[in-house]
Amino acid sequence: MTEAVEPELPRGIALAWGVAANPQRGPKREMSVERIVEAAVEIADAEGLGAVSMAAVAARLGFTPMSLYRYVNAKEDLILLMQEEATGAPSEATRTAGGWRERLEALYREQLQHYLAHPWVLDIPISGVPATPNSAAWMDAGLSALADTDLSYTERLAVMLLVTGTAHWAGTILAGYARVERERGLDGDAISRSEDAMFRTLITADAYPDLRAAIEAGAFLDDSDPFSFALARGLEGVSDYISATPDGHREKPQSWVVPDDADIADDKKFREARKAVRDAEKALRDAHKLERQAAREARERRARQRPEA
Amino acid sequence: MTEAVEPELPRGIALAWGVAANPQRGPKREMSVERIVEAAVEIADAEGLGAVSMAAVAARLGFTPMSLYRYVNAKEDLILLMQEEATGAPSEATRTAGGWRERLEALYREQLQHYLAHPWVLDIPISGVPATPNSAAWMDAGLSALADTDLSYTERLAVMLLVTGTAHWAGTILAGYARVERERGLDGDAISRSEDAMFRTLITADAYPDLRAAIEAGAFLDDSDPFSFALARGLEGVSDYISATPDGHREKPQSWVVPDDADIADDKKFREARKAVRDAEKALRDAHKLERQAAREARERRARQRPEA
DNA sequence: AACACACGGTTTACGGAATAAACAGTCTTA
DNA sequence: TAAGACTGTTTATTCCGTAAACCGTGTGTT
Repeated sequence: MTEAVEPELPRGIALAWGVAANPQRGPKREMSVERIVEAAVEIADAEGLGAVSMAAVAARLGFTPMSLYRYVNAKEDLILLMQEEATGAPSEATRTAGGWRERLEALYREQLQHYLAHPWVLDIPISGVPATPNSAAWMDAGLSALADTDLSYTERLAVMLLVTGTAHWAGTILAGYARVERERGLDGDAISRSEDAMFRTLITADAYPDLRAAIEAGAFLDDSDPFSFALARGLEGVSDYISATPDGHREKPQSWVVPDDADIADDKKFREARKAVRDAEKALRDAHKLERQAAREARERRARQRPEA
Repeated sequence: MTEAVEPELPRGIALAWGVAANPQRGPKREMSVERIVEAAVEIADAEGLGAVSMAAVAARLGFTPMSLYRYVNAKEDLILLMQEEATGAPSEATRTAGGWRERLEALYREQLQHYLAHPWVLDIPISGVPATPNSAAWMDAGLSALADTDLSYTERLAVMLLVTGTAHWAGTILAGYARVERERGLDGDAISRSEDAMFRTLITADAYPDLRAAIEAGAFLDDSDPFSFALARGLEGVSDYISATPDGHREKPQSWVVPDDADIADDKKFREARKAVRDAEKALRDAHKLERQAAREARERRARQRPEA
């Protein structure tokens, strides 16, 4: 009761916030937490979280395993610091561009990118809201995107959790495929095809009629992105939710009436609107094509600039 | 080549489908795959996936570690079978009750329940669509729920992935809290309060203004369920999506380009291209909105013209 | 200047993990 | 009855995290 200003910050968290009081006496330091974390991240990037052992990290730095314990309390702390390093902070762009939806989508994209660049982050067990500077920055960015909406703070957190969750889920699945690609030495298409083939032999039409139908329809060979689909639906739902009741009261079961389509389909205004949608879809497709091309060119340009791998 | 119906079904998967050729000759078997899996699941339930070692499982059955390898090819196979056992199959209720939305929500609830009963399932790395009977059953149930909608099979899969993803995410977070509760011996409230306290000391208003505001608002002490919120928004979005375009034609979520190295992310031309994509996406969304509005108006107009519906 | 000792890095040791390889019983089948 | 397929065991290898004791080095104090 005397000195407990801080309810004993978990040691690793203290390190992450840079509250590490560095000592003066004794020999010169040859390592640093930063270098250790850096080396560990490199190993994890290359060979996964499982390959990160104290011995491996130490070896990469040219030291003996036990020496790391002078800088890091336990492996768990090291992992936390690695996570913090790999997570990074959201770019400034996510704070400025567009409306709340664009900004959340940008956050999603960046977050997913980080997950794909450091898939091992997804293997770290989650225990509560991570209390580190960078993850706080992500949360703050998400909340700031929603600042102009009239959602409650609890709802804003829930929305942010939705975005993060989608990125996490997408990362988990995509990283899984990437791992299989690397391990089995196949490209994505080959995996899709072999998965599809396996399904075709295992999934019978009488035991799993709908799934079988999906297979027949080639749904497992489709390479469209189901995760941005999910995010789009989620944010659409949020949008509905926001505009449903501008004041505090928000309970609306809103049972869905299936519209009698034939009727509407030949409404003039509706037909025009639908044509606009189709045009917009085409524009988006073209933009995607250009984007891919630009990416390809950029990659080539970089490769030409420094030919060493 | 004589009887090889399937070219190398991964051994574990063959086991899961019960296509394991049991031998006749030799001494009577004292164990069985089922008992091994059962024991392993019990251990995992009690002490987590990390506690499941071949030695531990064998010890629980009164055998030596190596003896298990007569029944299971490798630990990986055992884990797959454990997953299959713990995942179970969706209840019959999810096939009958209500409309697609109710049924998907029921699937979510059941799935989450399984995750909470066997949290270690969430620690198993995902590599592709699991080709086991039970996970096929879940997928089939989800697809069957959407059978009456006019979504494409690809879209139905995407929706199912959304539901599963939400359950997975919810399970991950909730199981994380449960684990901390068990390890530190605190109840949920105590954890919330200590997390809140830690945040209050670490998150400053000038570094993280919005997050700080959320803390002040007590958003981290709120115990409402953000995951069913997320699911509700997602399904709402799906509902919009379904009613948005009455015919089969709709936005195809092409995978946008994830730059594989940070290098090209700051290539000027690429950035421009990506911005163009974002603009196009926004235009498409706007078009969709107008389309929906047109549909609504058209419907009203029709309703007014002939009041009997 | 002398000295104690805090500190950095090493060495050794322990318990536990997965599984390869060789082994000795046991029961079916020819 | 004999071959040999099949059982579960034993032994050994390699790698893991980290506790504990150990030196040499440099600093702060006397």
